[in-house]
Amino acid sequence: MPELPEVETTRRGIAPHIEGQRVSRILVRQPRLRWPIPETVLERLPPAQLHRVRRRAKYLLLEFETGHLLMHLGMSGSLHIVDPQHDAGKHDHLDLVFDNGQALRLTDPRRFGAVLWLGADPLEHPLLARLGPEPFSNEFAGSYLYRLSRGRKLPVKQFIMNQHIVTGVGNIYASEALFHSGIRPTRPAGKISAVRYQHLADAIKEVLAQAIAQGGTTLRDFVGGDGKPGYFQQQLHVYGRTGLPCSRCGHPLQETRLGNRSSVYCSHCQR
DNA sequence: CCCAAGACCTGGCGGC
DNA sequence: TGCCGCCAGGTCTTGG
Repeated sequence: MPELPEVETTRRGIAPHIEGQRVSRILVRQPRLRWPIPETVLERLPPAQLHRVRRRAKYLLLEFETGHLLMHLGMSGSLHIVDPQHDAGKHDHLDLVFDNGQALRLTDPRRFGAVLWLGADPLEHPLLARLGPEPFSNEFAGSYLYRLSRGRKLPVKQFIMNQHIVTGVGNIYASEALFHSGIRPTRPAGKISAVRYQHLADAIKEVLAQAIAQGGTTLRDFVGGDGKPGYFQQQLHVYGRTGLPCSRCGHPLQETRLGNRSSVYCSHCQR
């Protein structure tokens, strides 16, 4: 579910319900996520006021007066505002219960997500310190991609999915941005011209912005923190469309595997 | 540093 | 129905 647009949609959905509220209690039903939820979360958090919910890359940072709670949704995680009395399901691993009677509930069937306590300077944590620029920042541009890609042989799709190069781009939006910029996902990153990287950077910004505007992409049962589904799925041109005709030229879309991820593209429009 | 492969998990689906 | 293999939105770790 969660690439940058889904994480941002989640952030916008949950923030109004919990910003300014005080956590009164934490319920950990299943601590075994990607890493065990540390005891310090239980010890340090309640009672603490949540100032705001931020996002860096695909991470959410809950900024408390006492430090920062980092959350990552992995492949299958989601966050919802619930009545804490509401029965927890099998994959509801964590509740942050707030004074206003609502709870933030983390659901994550595959448990690739993470919940960590970061303390005072979250951006210096090893998981965040070396991340690439946010895609909507000025630093992220075609010239930046061009410069960092010189001499690199790996396929451009894997290059732009590397969070140390640019953050927030996952399998769906990498596939879509490459389609919109006419670049074949298998092309070695170091063999793409500066002008084509400008098109690619623009396409990444555009596809992510459009997806956020639509509330993300709904796959399986993803809904944002406000319970509304995402509608970007209706605008996918290649992802999940192997064998269907290209929306631009009509040729059947091809599929290959890169870095063990399925990669769909049009062999006619993407070179 | 660069890159490929493996690892971590559960659930849904198609095929037999 | 049941079992089996494969697939799924991520990313850290390991090893060459």
